[in-house]
Amino acid sequence: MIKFCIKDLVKLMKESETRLVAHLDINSAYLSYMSAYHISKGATVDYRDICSVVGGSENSRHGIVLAKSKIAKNCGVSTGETLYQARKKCTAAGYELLVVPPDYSVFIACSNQMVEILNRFSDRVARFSIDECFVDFTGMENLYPDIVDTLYTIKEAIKNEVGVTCSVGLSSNKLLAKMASDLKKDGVETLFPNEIKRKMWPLPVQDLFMVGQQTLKKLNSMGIYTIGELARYDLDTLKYRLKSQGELVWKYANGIENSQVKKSNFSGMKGMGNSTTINFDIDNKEEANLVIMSLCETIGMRLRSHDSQCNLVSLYIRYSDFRGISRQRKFKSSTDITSTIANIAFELFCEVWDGMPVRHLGVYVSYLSDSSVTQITLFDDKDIDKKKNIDKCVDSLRERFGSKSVMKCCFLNSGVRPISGGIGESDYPIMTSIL
DNA sequence: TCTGGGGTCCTAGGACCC
DNA sequence: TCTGGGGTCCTAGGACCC
Repeated sequence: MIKFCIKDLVKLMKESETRLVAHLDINSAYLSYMSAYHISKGATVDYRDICSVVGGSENSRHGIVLAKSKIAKNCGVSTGETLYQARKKCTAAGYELLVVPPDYSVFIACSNQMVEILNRFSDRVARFSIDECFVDFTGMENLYPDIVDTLYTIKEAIKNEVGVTCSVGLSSNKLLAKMASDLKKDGVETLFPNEIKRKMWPLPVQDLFMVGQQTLKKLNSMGIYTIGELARYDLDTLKYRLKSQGELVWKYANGIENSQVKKSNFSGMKGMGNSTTINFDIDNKEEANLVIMSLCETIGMRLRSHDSQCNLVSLYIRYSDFRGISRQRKFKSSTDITSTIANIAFELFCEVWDGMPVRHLGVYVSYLSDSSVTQITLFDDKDIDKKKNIDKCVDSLRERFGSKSVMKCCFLNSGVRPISGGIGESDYPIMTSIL
C-alpha cells in the first residue's frame, strides 16, 4: 500500500514538473474594486488607506463584512462578521469605521477587465472566482524567457488599468500556484515542488486550501497542526478518519494536484440557484410564494439564456432562529419554464414549512441539460407551449427595455421585488471550491 | 442594530428491485 | 413466511470554496 502511494506521488510530481501555472488574486478585492471605481469617478479618499469595509445594508439584514481594509483588519475585523461587531472593534481601537455599500456590476466589470488583460498574455486563462484567475504558461518559455518578470508586467498592467493590486503565485500546478499567491501580499512568489518543504510545510494546517473549520478540528485532534505534519501523516489513517476529504488534503499537503487550466463555461455547470434574505420575516404562504416566484424569475431567465433546462428543483428555508431545512424534487421531464419551477418550489415550501417565521428563502435547480431536446411525458400539462411562449416574450421585452419593464401584477404593492437576485450578466463568473 | 449569496462535491440512510 | 445481500436511485444535510 505504502509502496503504491510513494510510486503514485513520484509519478504525479514528475508529470506536474513540466507545467507552468500562475495564480492571480486581487488584494481585498471588493474594497479595492469599489475604491478604484469611486476614485475614477472623482473621489478623493482611497478606502484602502482608511478604516473601512465593504458591507451590505443592516436595515435590509445584509449587514456583514464582505471585505476589509488593512487598518480595519488590524482592529480585528474579519470577513463574514456582522457590521455591528466590526464597528465595535474599530471603535475600541480608536477608529471610526466607514462602511462602503457593494456594487456587483462594478465587481463584474473589474473582474472582466482583469481577464481581458490576462488574455493578452496566454490563451489559457481560467476565472476561478470574481477576484482570482489561473493562467497556464506551459510551453511558452520561448515567448516569456523570464516568466517572473512577465508576471510583474501583468501585475503592473492590472494596477494601471483596473486600479488594484494583486498577489501572484507561480508553480507547476494550480494548487501550488494558489498556495504561492498567499505567501506574499502584492508580490510574485514561486512554490515549486522542491520549495514545498521550506515554504509550505511550516505553515499552520488551516492555511491549506480545503482545510476548513471542521477538517481543522479533526486534524488537530489527531495532533496535526502544520501542513508538514499533515503531509507526513499516515494516509490510511487519514482516509479512515476523514474519508475522501482526508485523502484530498493529504495530496494537497504534498503538492499533488493535476487538474487542467480550463476556461470556465456554462456547459460545465451542474446547477444554479438564487436565494435571498428577506427584509422582514415571512409568516404566511402568500408572501412566501411571491418571494419564491421572484427568485425563480432569475433562475428561469438564466436557464433560458443558456438554452438549458433542469430536472430537479430544491428549496431551502432558513427560519428566523437560523434553523435551515431543504426539500428537493426530481421530475420526469426537464423544464425551463419559470412558472413550473416556481410552482414546484412552492409545493415543496407548503410540504415542509412548519409555520415559524422565515428569514431566508432559496431555490436551486440542477440536473441541467440542453433545452433543444425536450422529453414530453404523458402527464405533462397541455399548456407547455403557451407557457414557453410567455417566457420567451417576457425575456425579449426585458432584454430590450430592461428587467423592470415587465412584472407579474401580484407583486404590485406587495413589498416584494418582482425579480430577485442574479447579476443579469451572461458571463457571470463561476465560483467553485474545485480546482 | 445579529449572522450574505452562489457554487461543487460527499455521505448516510432509506426505498426498491432482483 | 422469513431471511440475506447487492445494486441503484433518491433525498437531506453537511463541508468546502470565494
